[in-house]
Amino acid sequence: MSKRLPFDPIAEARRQWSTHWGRAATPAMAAVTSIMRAQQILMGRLNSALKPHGLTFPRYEALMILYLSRHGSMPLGKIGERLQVHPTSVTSLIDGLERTGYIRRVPHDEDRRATLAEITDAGRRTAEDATAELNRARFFTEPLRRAELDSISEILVRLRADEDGFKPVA
Amino acid sequence: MSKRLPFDPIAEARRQWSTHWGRAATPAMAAVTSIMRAQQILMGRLNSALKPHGLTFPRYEALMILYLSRHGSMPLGKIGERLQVHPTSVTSLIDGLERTGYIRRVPHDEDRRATLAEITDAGRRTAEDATAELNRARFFTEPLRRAELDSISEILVRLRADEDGFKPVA
DNA sequence: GAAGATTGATGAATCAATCTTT
DNA sequence: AAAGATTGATTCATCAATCTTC
Repeated sequence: MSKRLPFDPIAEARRQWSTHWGRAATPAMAAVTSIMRAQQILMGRLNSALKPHGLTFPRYEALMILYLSRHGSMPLGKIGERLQVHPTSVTSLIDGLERTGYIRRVPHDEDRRATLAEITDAGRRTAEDATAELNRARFFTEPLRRAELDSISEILVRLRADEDGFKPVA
Repeated sequence: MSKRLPFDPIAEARRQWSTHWGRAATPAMAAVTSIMRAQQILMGRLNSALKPHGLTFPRYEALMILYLSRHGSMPLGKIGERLQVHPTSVTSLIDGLERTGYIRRVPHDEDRRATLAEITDAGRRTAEDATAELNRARFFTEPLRRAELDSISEILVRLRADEDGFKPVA
């Protein structure tokens, strides 16, 4: 799939877009397709690195929320809120983490509708090992530099705030 | 799912990361999670807008490659190369577009291993209608400004070039 | 009725294995 | 053997519908 390309497909699309529809929407089209492809690239690199740890990147994110939580456990609904994913996705993520033994489901003792996900000792060890590796590799963002990474975060915070309804810190 | 959040989850993760592992990898972690979430947001907005046209964004991308191609047709393998996706994904994308009648499969007349995807008249009309809408809405990138969109494209071109093996124009 | 979680559906991505043709 | 495409498997995302509990 990742065959060597003779040219930049987004640069080519940009050229055709300008020709057919003028310049107005071309920067938006290019930025959107760039983000889509960047996500795909990063997800592929991260999943490869996490596979030996028995994790995927979405599962790693869920595991880290529990690892960093005050009590090592959290209601499934709250995990979904943090990750901004559908309840169904949380169920599937937690199913996967439970199969590998990194978390276990525990009934909530006040609200019997709710379920808690609780990180296990194996989960803690894996969270630490995987994080050490991702940190060492700078989350596989090469060849981007520190300043470029910060620019990306700064620009995208407004898009996220607009959608997710929080107030950006400034 | 898109419940209003009381705080920025990535700002919170950034704070915790610095505390536990120092600052070295924090910008990379924040940028990666920002890109993941941005992709999810944009994909959601685009899919909603394209649904009345009988399209998803990945199918729209494939359809546009055919619409803008010289002969209105292209071998499946070449489409996959442009999109940088696995052959399996191309088969599934083209299956979907064929079911809606926007493209049809045509046998390649020189190489009998190959299959061409050819855009239909209905496909051309839909490509034009959908593109008019996406252009009007600036690909649903609000609230980002023109300069921010350009920054994103410029920064990510090096990541893509690194992965996809083309030479960035500069 | 609303909230929390699950099941069953579809769509898109990957990989491994297969089949035909070059 | 290599190239082009497909099928079958898994994962993650969505939505709609359901079930229990508040």
